Amino acid sequence: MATMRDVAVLAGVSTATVSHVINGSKKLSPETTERVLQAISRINYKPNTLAKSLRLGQTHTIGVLVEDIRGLPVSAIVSGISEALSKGGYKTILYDLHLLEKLYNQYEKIGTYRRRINDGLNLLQASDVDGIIYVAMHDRHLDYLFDPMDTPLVFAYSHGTESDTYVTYSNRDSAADMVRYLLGRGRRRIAVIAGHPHSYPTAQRLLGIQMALQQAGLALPQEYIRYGDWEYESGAEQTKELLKLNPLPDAVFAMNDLMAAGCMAELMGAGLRIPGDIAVAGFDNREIAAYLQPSLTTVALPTTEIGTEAALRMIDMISNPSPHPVRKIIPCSIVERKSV
Amino acid sequence: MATMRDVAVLAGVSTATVSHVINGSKKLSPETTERVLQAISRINYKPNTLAKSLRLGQTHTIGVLVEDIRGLPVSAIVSGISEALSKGGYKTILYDLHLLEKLYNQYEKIGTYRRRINDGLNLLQASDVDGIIYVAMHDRHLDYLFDPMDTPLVFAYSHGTESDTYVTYSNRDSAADMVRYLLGRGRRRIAVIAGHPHSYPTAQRLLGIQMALQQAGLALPQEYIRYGDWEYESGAEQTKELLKLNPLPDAVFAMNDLMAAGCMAELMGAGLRIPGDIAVAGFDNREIAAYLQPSLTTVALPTTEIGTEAALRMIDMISNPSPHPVRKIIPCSIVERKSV
DNA sequence: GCCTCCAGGTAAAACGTTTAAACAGATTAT
DNA sequence: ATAATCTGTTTAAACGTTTTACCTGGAGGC
Repeated sequence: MATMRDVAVLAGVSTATVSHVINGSKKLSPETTERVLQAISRINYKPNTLAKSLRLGQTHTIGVLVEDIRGLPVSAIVSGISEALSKGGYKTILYDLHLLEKLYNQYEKIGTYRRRINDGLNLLQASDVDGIIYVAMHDRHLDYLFDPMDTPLVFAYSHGTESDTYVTYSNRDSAADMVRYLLGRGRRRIAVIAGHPHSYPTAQRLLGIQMALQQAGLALPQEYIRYGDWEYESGAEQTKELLKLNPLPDAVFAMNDLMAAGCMAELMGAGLRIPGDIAVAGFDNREIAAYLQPSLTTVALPTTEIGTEAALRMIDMISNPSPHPVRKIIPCSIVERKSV
Repeated sequence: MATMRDVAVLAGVSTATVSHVINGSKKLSPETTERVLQAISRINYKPNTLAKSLRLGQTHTIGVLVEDIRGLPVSAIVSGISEALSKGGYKTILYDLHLLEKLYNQYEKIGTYRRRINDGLNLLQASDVDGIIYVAMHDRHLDYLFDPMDTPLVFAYSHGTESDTYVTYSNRDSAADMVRYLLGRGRRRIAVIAGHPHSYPTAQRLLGIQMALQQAGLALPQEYIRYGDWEYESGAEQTKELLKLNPLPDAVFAMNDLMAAGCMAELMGAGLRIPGDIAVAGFDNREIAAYLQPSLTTVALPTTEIGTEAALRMIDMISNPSPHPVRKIIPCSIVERKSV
């Protein structure tokens, strides 16, 4: 590989001069500049990033810590991050914790997660990254403090503590939006299949649902709320319970697409027509939503945008460090399909 | 940050000695070793990777080039790569080309792809990676040669030219396996909904299907082969044609899960029972396969394994360079569900 | 007593940049 | 005429490692 010294001797100048024409860090005579440029292109010189980084103390590299890259939301967020970083002249180092979704729900393993997340964080810091973006899918992991870090950190998707910089979406507002959408379509008796009763998203979304109903002068009776466990089967089971009600709800809002799918199967099994007799709405906009019969109207998370925004925040933090954490909330959208 | 010099003065030795105890590159007296180790842990010294890389000329970093990280197969492959690299002490630099799947099929844009892929390759090389793994989902992009590269390159998923190192799966064998599976379940009149007629996977899988049938003494009549375009709709359309046949097939093998889903919807719409009247098999094992009614029996690609293996090949190539390309083919598996 | 050898350790160059400080020469100010 | 200023360029140190070649003092062989 050609080095700066090679360019220098070819152009008959010092390496300092070469460096200055490359970085425009000092005014030089047009002739010298031209001579150096010629030399550079003649031997096809490319600066050595390693040496530059060593000298400058920054690598233009951002570490991205994910719990598991498989699964659409995570990869879409990473896609957004990666694109924005790339445009900003940064490289992306990916560190995957390989925590399968299935394991997320096992509370007892929390200690293990804490350790693995911290290990990942440390490993990334040791890799000389200029900053770390943590794509956290579950708030639960964030209850505790990490080892103190000297590297800038931003959270994407979930939020960390109040003193962290993060970009996320609003569980409350997006759920409220969907309820308003259902109301706008003439639905009045809206039942809910919620997620795990003690989880943060469940609580927040429930809040949003109640808010929207209240604003419309409606209530959410206790028996219209059923709790599932985010899986397909629980969607079906809870729907069985809803079917015992009289009068029947005219809409079911499931807190994820999997449970919505289970719900739809059960409803159709009972001879009801969707959306004729009863509407179904989901949350997440997973791939499956598009291919159900009928296709599922659902809340789409702004995954890519969250990634993009997180990357921009990061770049911002690096170029002008500030003690103030910035919190950004990106609105969700509703994907209208055939189930409402 | 503590430097090696700090350790040296604290232990009362030279930096050379410190380096030697860290790397075990020279025999030293137990006392000195101990003193240095103490000093290291006292000031919590961590070697500076940048300086090390600059000196040694390798970064322990592998560039992973993907066409689009969104989408399950790609992210699963990256997951495998990342895990194996991590275990081997390598870091993963992700470079995402952001080529949406939808665009893949537009032949006229090939020139653009070529350029973007080469840009990515160059950018990664400029990032001082020790090697590059290209996760190529479409053979079509690989018909041409890349700019000559000095960096080790391995292909994952698709294969490059014959002189490249790659790890992939067998379209032919996996399709044959599925046919044998169907035969084993007593199906005899197996129809096929193929992908785009001129695509490599379509041709190979068709070959495998014919092979397996032939071995069983059966033929694949021309009217049992319908060509779709990999999308849901085309699955439904081609099924309409199949329904006109007499006798009806007793199984349909669609070359991806999306077309299989379209097929199933159409069959059920026609009042047929799956798998009672007719079996349906897919290919890809996308998420949707698990949630269809009935759930879809399909061919699962060894995505994670491909990633793992590609990473191992890479590490191998780096530690002992050899002129011989290595080609590895990983078998697919059949996921048995309710549709057969 | 001299030479050789060895074990344990160090000096210093090298990797390829950036940049503060110095320098030479020309121009301008006093 | 001398000093001050400016312009364009260079010198050399610095970033934090690794590693070759050298050094020193002592043990062993003769």
